[in-house]
Amino acid sequence: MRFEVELQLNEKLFVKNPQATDFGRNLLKQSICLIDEIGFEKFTFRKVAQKLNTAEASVYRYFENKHHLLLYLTNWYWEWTHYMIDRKTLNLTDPKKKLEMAIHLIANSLQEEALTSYIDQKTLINIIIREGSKSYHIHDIDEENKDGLFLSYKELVEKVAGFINEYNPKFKYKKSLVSNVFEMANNQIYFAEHLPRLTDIKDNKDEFDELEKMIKYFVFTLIKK
Amino acid sequence: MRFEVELQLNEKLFVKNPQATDFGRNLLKQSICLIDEIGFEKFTFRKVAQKLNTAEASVYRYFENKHHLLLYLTNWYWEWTHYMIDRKTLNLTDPKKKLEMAIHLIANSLQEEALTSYIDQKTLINIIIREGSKSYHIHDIDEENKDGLFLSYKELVEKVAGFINEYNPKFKYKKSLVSNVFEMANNQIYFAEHLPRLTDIKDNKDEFDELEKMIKYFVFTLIKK
DNA sequence: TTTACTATGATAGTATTACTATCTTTTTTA
DNA sequence: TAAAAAAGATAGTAATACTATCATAGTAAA
Repeated sequence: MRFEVELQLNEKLFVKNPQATDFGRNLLKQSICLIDEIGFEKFTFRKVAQKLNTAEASVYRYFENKHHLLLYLTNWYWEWTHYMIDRKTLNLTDPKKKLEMAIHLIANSLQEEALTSYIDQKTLINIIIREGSKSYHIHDIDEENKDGLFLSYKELVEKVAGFINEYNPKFKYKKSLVSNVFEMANNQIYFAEHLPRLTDIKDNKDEFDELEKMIKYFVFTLIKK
Repeated sequence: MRFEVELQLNEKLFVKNPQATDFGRNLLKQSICLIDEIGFEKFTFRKVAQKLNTAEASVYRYFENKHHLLLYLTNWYWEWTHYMIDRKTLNLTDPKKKLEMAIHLIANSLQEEALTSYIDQKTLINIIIREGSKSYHIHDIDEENKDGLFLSYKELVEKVAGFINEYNPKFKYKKSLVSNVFEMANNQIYFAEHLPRLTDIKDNKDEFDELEKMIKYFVFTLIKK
């Protein structure tokens, strides 16, 4: 039997917790698959319902709309990354080592073991890279923020910023550097694959290792004591 | 009489050049206004046509769809930034000075004089900050890239990367650093305004100056000889 | 064991979106 | 002055983004 972790996500993200039922877990699985395949703009609840051989209305019982579904997925990703960073830095004391591990997990998230059977992490990462930033680049950002829908991201950024603080408390731009590292990680991989003239990362098997190396170089050069 | 510059944009961005007619220029103006107001997702050709007291079909005579309109606006922004960088670095010889000027223009783009009467730059910048990245985070990125729809961005990044090359040719991540500076500039302002726990930039009158200072610190620390 | 509650299925319906087509009128240009 | 191009007006269609309702199957509480 497999060890399955259920990440706790903000209740305002969903109407009914999709992790709690077979239908919900299936919905997540097929949604990830379909968004990856046709892109978030073309993705509809009707289409995913067809894939699941069910009615559109059933999908609305879990998520208010597709924006909330995407937000759910990005939150899942943030919580999962946070969980992995916690787990893998627990027994480390050297701030440099902690930071290196965090960067490794941010840049090279694919390498890690799967947490659940119903979320395909490889495909989820693809979605996060291409669609992730759409979950907060929205007109109603301030209202959604009030509902706490971005808390997971904030806490994740502050966690890693804490490592920088341990390493060199005098560095002035802890949070900006960390949030930028998250954005950069996704963007540079996207550019390597689709707009290679915008990056020095080459699109090959080692792209994630190259990225990790570059981010480490950037971060440690900037925060040098 | 005002000096008006017409930026040359890729012909595949539009069906009919909106800069060439009164209707087109008005369409650009009202679209910028409306996207800023209601957000790109809620923006439709019908709504902007209503604002212009015209029919939806007329708008389709200029742009294939709203995605192409957004792409047009981001291209306009890239071309405009490129144009300003060219103009303001023309009489500079010191690579450091050139780079500083480029960063100033990227971070503090608002400060510069307007190029046209039909594009409200303050509002356009708002749109670029919130919606800009949606113009290339799309499923059909590779086909659009083949049509050259991102050439302006590539040339802009390579222009600034060229300054880094003049300053320190040994630095390994020229293009990644520059593309990251562009992304960072928009993101950090967005975070300052909406998700302040993700950044060290404070949301006040000086936010663009703070941003400029931070980016200069990042860039010159990284590319130090 | 009946009752009640919950989850899903099935169907229907509505306003809006994202277009395309066509025909007329006005404006520009040759 | 004719012809071409641009814009206006109207109509129509398939898909999207929902909401509502009613039936049914399973599960839990009285």
